[in-house]
Amino acid sequence: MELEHEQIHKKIGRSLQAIRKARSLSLDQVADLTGVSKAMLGQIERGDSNPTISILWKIVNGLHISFTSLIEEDTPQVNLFRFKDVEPFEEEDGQYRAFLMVPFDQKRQFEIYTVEMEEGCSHTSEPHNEGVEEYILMTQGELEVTFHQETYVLSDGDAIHFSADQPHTYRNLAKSKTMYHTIIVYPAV
Amino acid sequence: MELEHEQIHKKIGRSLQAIRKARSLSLDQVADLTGVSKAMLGQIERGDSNPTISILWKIVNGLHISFTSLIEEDTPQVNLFRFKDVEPFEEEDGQYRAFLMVPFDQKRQFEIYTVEMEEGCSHTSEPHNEGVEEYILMTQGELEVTFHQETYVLSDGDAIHFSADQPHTYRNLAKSKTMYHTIIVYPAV
DNA sequence: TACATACGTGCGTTATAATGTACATAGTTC
DNA sequence: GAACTATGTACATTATAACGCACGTATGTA
Repeated sequence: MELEHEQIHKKIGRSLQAIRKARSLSLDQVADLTGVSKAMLGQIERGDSNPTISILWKIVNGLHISFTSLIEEDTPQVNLFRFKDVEPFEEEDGQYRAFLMVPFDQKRQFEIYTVEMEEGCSHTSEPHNEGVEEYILMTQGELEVTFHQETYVLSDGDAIHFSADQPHTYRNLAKSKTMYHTIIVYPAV
Repeated sequence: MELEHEQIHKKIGRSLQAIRKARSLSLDQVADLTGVSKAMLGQIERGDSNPTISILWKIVNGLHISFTSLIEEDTPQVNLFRFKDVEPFEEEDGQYRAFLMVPFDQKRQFEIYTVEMEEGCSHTSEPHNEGVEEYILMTQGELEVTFHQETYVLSDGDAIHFSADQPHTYRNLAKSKTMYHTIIVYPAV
């Protein structure tokens, strides 16, 4: 998010006004729906006031919208990522290679790697911060994932989802290279 | 969200304290990271104060977390998805097959498909709702994506990201089956 | 035309958000 | 033991959030 943190209340004001006008509601009507005073709603929309979380709570509940719809910008565009242009992170003497295909971005809240593991390779991942989750999408090969003393074997096309804030281990069970896509989702960051 | 609107600031206080303790940070350290006073952080954690959006913005940016992580409950678990157990959606006389590997979920805000396209297959996707975005991760083959009168050719391992609220067309350029993972991300509404 | 209503803004008042500082408590070191 | 440091809480102060009400403007109706 490129927005300076001092200005978030102005962004929220603009978003709130856009939503209100999209629904052809007056400040009075929104006041009735949300239980927030008309005068305060006007202040918020003009960016003249910095609302507390309880006021915003009333607004999102009254209007049936989400916090993110008040915060996020709209930036459609195309981003192309070339596998051959990406340098991998290598571990296990180069037997484990992680290519960061889609980097983390505040708006996105996740990042995507392509991972390659050579035959016999095993790799333990340190626990991520609390709330981080991981999705693995198998591309080729056979992968064993150990999580919470449980072992899961994934074949071509399989997928798995688990909390990545605990230690977990990957092992290539195939007689050749195993590949998969891994999506690391951060708690709404 | 089942929380009474009078209590949202108390829920946020509990979440903030849980995150702080999970990271073994003191109030002083969080104050340094976020630029919010130690005294205010204490008030927030104890539910003694109802913070403004600007204060919460400083906190989420300083700690690299999100609003939703301050509001939502935490339900970690493992979900395993087997390719062979998934029935595809078929189009283009069965030449285009989409397997829903990870279904949409309110908490998740995205869904994941594995798509297979036979040689010569072409497929136009209807525009999704405004704000929907799509990520394509190539598994095998060669895919042409047309978006906004622009054409992008993706090879093994490549990836692309674009707004899916406009019409877009996929075409398999390979002399055999092309496969890719597609992640459809919905705006939090 | 006058009048009524809708709408958004300005203003004064009250409660409280946010801060810096002091303090109490606990733990560590000499 | 004393001295020091870390930590969270209490308190006084200042700025402002949030409200109810009044007002100016625009629109519609008799």
